[in-house]
Amino acid sequence: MLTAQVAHVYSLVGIHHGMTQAPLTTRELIIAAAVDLFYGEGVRGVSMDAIAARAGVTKRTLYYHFVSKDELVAAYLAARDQPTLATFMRWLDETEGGLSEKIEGMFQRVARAAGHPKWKGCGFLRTAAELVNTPGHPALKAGALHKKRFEEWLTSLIAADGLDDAPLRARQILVLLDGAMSVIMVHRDPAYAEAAGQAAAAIVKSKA
Amino acid sequence: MLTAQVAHVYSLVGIHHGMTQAPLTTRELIIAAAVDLFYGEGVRGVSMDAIAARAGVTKRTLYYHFVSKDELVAAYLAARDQPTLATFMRWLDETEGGLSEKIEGMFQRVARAAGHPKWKGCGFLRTAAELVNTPGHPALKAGALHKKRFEEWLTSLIAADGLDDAPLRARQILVLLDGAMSVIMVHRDPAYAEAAGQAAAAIVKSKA
DNA sequence: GTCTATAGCTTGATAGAC
DNA sequence: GTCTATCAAGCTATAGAC
Repeated sequence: MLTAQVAHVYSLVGIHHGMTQAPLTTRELIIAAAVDLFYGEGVRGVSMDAIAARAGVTKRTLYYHFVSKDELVAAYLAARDQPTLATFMRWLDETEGGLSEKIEGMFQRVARAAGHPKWKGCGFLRTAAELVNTPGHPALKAGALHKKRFEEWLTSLIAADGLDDAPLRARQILVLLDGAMSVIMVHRDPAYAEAAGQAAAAIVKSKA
Repeated sequence: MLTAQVAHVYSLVGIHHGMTQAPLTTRELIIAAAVDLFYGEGVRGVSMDAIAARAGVTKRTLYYHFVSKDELVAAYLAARDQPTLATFMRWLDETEGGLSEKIEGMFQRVARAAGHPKWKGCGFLRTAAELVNTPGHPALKAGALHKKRFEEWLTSLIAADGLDDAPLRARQILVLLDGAMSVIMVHRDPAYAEAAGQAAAAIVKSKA
């Protein structure tokens, strides 16, 4: 069980994606614990004590590496940025067909992922929801940056397919994706991703 | 300023929507304070002390009317259910044109509302995001019930217009609406509601 | 039904040794 | 860089008087 835990940690920080497998630094260990706990229970529901215990360090060490909890929350989202993008890129790649089929396949993969008991919605949206009353919070900036990158990736996909109005279509698909994850979080019903996927596919097909 | 505060309170609990204007009971005062603070700062970011102080009662009185904070959070969302539905119904009614124009107008009203400094996304989604790690929480049930009612309302609208596949179209529009509110919360950019509104209008126009 | 007062615990962050 | 120990403040919830 401790072995599985460690494997999970490696997966969460994206270490095994073609990188050298050096042992985790203390900082990486802390971020891995933060990713696990903040995503699982919400950033306001997790104490610095809990993070330190999960990481196997003392709070003093934790505060040596991160000046405050706010900075650690921001580091949590920054650590999830590229791995999250890579996951969606992989989901798109692994679907056969043209762009509309690939987009719809991406939504189906979201539906499947949402069935796992550990799935708890989009960590970026959930963190933004918790911290929206503190403008300027570093984690809000990290979350907004990720969503912008995601939207840019969608735009480039659509433009590469030769479609006009790529920025608008990408924006609509992003809204459908974030909406699907939000509503599934509420109802625990993956069918919303299927419905959203059909709408997204139609957006990529229309007008030409 | 205290007067404006009280007016706001009346608006939030929906007392002035054609009801008699009896003075607020203590319970209603507490719920009004909860609505204000929980929506503004998040349910985990607001203490029972803060609610009591805002309501002008002691904590002992607060716990006389609500057995726990969890129940008060659920009461907050239950209090927002009908007023929220009424607001969206009004936004739809106030837009001229056919159903697709009305739906798009509803999204434009969301965009406008999101420009107000006090707007902080969808309170139901934000509360779900905070409490998703506590399955069975009474507030999660209240939030899910509201979203179901909203979806049913959209379904009835679309069916009344003579369109086929009303449940699917309603579901897609709900996802677009919740997605728009989520992404606007992240970027503070109402343009996402415009893009989502166009997609929603297209969904109501297609196929016949 | 509302009050004053407080129990019992957890929080984010820090002091100072090594 | 990591440790033990701890602070001052905040938290949910309750005791008991009126």
